[in-house]
Amino acid sequence: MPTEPLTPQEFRIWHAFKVMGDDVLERVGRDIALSTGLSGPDFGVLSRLADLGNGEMRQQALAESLGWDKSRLSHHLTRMQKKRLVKRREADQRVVLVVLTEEGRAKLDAARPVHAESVRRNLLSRLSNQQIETIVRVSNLLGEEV
Amino acid sequence: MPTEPLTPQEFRIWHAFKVMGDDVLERVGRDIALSTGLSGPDFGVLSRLADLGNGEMRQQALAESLGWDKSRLSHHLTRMQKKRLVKRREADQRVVLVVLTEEGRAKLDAARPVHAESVRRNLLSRLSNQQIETIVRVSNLLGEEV
DNA sequence: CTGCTTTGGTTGTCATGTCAACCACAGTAC
DNA sequence: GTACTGTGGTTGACATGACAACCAAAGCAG
Repeated sequence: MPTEPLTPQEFRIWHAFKVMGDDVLERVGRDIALSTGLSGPDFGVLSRLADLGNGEMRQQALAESLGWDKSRLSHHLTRMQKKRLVKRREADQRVVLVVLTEEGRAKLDAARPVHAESVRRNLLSRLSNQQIETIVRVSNLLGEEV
Repeated sequence: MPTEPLTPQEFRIWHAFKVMGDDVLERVGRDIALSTGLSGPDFGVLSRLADLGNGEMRQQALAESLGWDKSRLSHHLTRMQKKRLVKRREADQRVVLVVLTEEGRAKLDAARPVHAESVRRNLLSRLSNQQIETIVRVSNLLGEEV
């Protein structure tokens, strides 16, 4: 039995789903970048470091909390190191600690209120509680293995 | 009045929203790639070409239908040309026609049912009608200008 | 006609992501 | 001990994407 092509209706759903996050992410990212020069991913890394590790975390733990693979994080930390947002320090052999620098901390502090305001303006305030609840439920649902 | 940082609850919503599409897009992309070697963006370009232009479109029209800027499309077409999925043909001076090749058409035909099945398995069949309706509504809502 | 703006496209550069190969150490099996 | 396996991380190559500078043709104002 051949698979039927997607109906126009199905295609519209697929397309809506695909592009849903794009505009919001772009707007929030732009707000952060304009005010502090941090990119979205930079801000994500710095917040985790500060909130979960008090400014200092093992690379692997950081990667897991971001949902990134180790290679992606390694590359990104190299770029962030060049911008002096983080340092790497060897704990023992094998384990590397990622550490917030002064400059990283300062930019994070500057970016936080901008981020919060932007997320509220571009996302939270535009959705009903019902819609937000559905988003969270669907996100968790689809993140699970099949 | 300083902006309050996001509450943990708000942060969870933001994070759920940010990652919502990632797994699904990745799975569908992987299914297409495994069966035909096409990437997600490749498939998008080929489908538009076939559906909207009957295998032949002006670059600018193609870019608009994809929501891409001209530079992005130009770069991507160069890569697709190298894989012999499309050709470029000058219409008059200035205007370039993008044309499906035999190979592009064949791979598109092979990918279509895989794509349809994967979208249904990874997205449509996992959500209730209520949830789907909310997704579409939210996607349209957030795509609008502020 | 000359000059200005718009349109259609290319190109270079850089940030971001993915994938596979690799290395070093640690733990466990034997 | 040696071999196998798992964990933590780096690296290189390449695809993707954003942005700005550039170029040539077309349209239009004067």
